[in-house]
Amino acid sequence: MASRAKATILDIAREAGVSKSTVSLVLQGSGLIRPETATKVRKAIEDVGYVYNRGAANLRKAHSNVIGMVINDLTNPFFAELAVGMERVFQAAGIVPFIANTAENPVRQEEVLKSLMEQGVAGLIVSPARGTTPGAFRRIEAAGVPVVFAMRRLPESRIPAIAPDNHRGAFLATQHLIAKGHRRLAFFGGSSDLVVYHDRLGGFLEACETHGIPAADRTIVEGETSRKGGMACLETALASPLSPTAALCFNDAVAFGVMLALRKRGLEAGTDFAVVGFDDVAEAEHYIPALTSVAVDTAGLGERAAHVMLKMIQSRTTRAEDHIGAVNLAVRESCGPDRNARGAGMGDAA
Amino acid sequence: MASRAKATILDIAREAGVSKSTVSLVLQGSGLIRPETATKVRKAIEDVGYVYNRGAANLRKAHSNVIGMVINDLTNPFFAELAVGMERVFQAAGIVPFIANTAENPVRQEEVLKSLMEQGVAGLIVSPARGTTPGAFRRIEAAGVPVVFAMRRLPESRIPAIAPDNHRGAFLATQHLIAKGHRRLAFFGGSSDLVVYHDRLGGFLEACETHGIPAADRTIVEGETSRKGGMACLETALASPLSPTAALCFNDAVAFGVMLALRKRGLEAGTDFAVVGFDDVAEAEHYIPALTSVAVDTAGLGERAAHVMLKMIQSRTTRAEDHIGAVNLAVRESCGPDRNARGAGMGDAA
DNA sequence: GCCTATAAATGGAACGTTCCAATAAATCAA
DNA sequence: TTGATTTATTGGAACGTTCCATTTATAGGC
Repeated sequence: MASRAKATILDIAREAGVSKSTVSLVLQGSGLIRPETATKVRKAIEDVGYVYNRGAANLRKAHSNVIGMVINDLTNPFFAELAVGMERVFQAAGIVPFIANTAENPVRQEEVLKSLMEQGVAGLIVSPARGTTPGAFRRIEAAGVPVVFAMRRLPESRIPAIAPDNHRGAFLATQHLIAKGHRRLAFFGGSSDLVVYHDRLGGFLEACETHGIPAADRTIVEGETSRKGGMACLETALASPLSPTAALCFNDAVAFGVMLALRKRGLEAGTDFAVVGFDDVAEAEHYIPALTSVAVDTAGLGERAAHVMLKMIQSRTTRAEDHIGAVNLAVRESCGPDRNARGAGMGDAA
Repeated sequence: MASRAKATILDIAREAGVSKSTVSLVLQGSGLIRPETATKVRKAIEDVGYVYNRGAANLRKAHSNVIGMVINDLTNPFFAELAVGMERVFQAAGIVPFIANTAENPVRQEEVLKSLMEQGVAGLIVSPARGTTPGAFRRIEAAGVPVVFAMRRLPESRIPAIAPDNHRGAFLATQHLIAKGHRRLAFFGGSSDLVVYHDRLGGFLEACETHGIPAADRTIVEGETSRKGGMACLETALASPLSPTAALCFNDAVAFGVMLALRKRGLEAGTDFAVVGFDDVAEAEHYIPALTSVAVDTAGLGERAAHVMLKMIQSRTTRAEDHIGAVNLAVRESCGPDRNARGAGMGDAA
C-alpha cells in the first residue's frame, strides 16, 4: 500500500506526453491549452493518482488560498455558529478555512497563530483568548497578513473588529428588567480583562443611571463564562445582604447556570427571579423556562467577518472599518409574564 | 505597513553573519551549533521578524507535521467535545491540528479532503458525512496518508475506526426501558445510510428479542438527527395506531426534540413517556427533566483516535486496529422514578 | 509560395528550505 | 611538529511548482 514516491507534475507530463509547463497550465485552468490536450492531461492525473502540492506552488506564487479561523472556545455553541457563518462565505469563494481552537489559553493561541503563519495563511479571523497580551499580533501585522477580530477585540489595537453592539444590547436588556419593576439588579459573569465585558457592563450601568437605580442597588459579580460560573454568581449574590431580584448575565451559558442554581434552591426563573442572557444561542429558545436573551445574529456576524477578510485580501490592505452589528432583545419567559400592572408606560422608554 | 518582501533564511544569515545552513540548523534545534552562534542567530530572527516557511521546508522534508480533523457537524456539541479530546493529545505532541467542517455534506467533504491533501497533511481524522460514497477515501489511501474514522465508519472500508460500543449502548438503554415496565417501544431518529444507525438499532432490536417484545410492538421512525427531527418523530409515532410509551433516541439532540414535543402536547417526559438519549452530551445532565442517556466518553474517544493516528504516522503504516469504546447508561429522570413496584404488573400496560 | 499573426506548447530560472559532503578550526596523541 | 580526531560551519544540489521568454505549429492574407 505504501505508495511509491508521490507523483509530481513531471510524472504526469511524461504519462501524457506533454511538458510540465503544459500540465501546470491545465492545473490552473488556463484557456491557452487545446481542449483535447487538457483532457489527455486530466486523464493522466486521474490514472496516476496525482495530488497537487500547494506548498510547492505557494513557494512561487506567494498567494496562498488558506484562511485561518482561530476560535477561543469551540465547545461553546455560540462560537461554533460563528464559525459556520464564516464557512458559508468562504465556501462560496472556493476557499477552505482551517479552524483552530485555543481553548481560551493565550499560550496555546500563540502556538496556533505561529503554526498558521508558518503555513502561509492569506488571512486570519480571530476571536482572541482571554488574557491575550497586547503585542500578540504585532508580528503578524508586521508580516502584512490581514487579521480581523470577531466578537472580541483587544484594547488598543488597530485591527478591525466585527462585533455586536454590546453596549446597546446590555442597555436594552437592563431596561427591560427595570420595566418589569425590578429595582435591585445584578450583572453576572465575565471578567474585566475582556473588552466585551466593559461594553456590556457599561450598557447595564448606563441603563441603571438613566432609570435612577442607585449604585447601592446594583450587584456586580465577575465569574467564569460558563454554567458553573453562573451558578457561583447566583450563590454569591443571594448571600449578600442586599440580594438582587433580577440579573443580566454576561452570556447565555452564565444565564443557564443561574437558572440551574435557582432551581436547586427551589426558586423558579421568571416568577421568583428574572434572568436575561446574552448571545441568544439556539438553546435559549428551547430551555425551560425559555430564556430571554440579547440576540446578536451570530452567523450573520461570521459572514460579515468573512466578507471583510475577503475584501482585505483582495485589496491587499491590512486595514478595515470596524463593524458593529445590530442587536435586539428576544423576550421569552425567564423574566416572568408581562405585568399588565405598571401600565402602558415604559414600553421602551428612553 | 505592507512589509517589504518577506525575510528568508538568507536574510537572517546575512544579518547574523553566518551561512544559511547554520540558520537552518539553529531553526531545527540542532546540537551541532555553538550556543553563542545560536543565540546570535535567534536574535537576528527576532530583529528581522522572520517567519518560517513550512511549505518550503516540507518540499524537502516530505514530513509535514499537520494533521487534519474533518468533522461532519461542528454545531453539535458532541463533535466539538470529540475535537477537544483530540486536540489535547496533539498539543502535547507539539502538533496543531486543523479542523474543517463538512456540515454533513459529502460534496463539501470532498473539497475539504482535497484541500487538506494538497496542504500535505501527515494524517486525517475523519467523522464522515452522511452519504459519503464508498470510494471517497480511495485516493487518500492510495497516497499512503493514514486515516482514522472517529465515531462513524463506512460500510466496507479497511480504515480503522474509533467508536463507542453502539450496539451494547442501545441494548442497555432498551433493557432499561423494558425493566421500567414499558412494552411498546420506539426507536427514534437517524437514517439507515449510517452504519451507526444499524449498530444502535441492532442493539435495540436485540434487547426486544431477548425480552420478548414482539415486532408488532416496536415502532421505528427514521428522522433528522436534530431537535427538529426528534419533534417530528414523536408526532409520527403518536399518530400511529399503536402508539409507544417509551423511546430510545438515536442521539441526544433527537431526545431533546422529543421532550420538547411532549411538552407541547402537555405531556411530561418521565411520567407520561420515557425517553433515553445517546451520547450523553454535557447538556443532558442539566436539562429539565435530566435526560437518561448512553454515555460514550466522547473526549476519551477523541484522545484515543489521536493516539492511534500518532502511532500510525510514526510507524508509517496505514493500518490499525479498530477501537470500540466502553459505554454505560447514565440514568437520570427522563424515564421516570424507579418503580419499586417493578416485578408484578409491568405497570404501564396501556 | 512567402510573410505575418495567432495559437499552442515548452525550457529554464526562480521560490525558501534541508541535508549531504566537504571544509575550517580546534584539540589531542604521539 | 605531524597526523588523526573531534567540533563548527558551509556550499550546493535537490524538492515540486509557476511564469516569463521562447519555440514550434497552424492559419490567414496576399
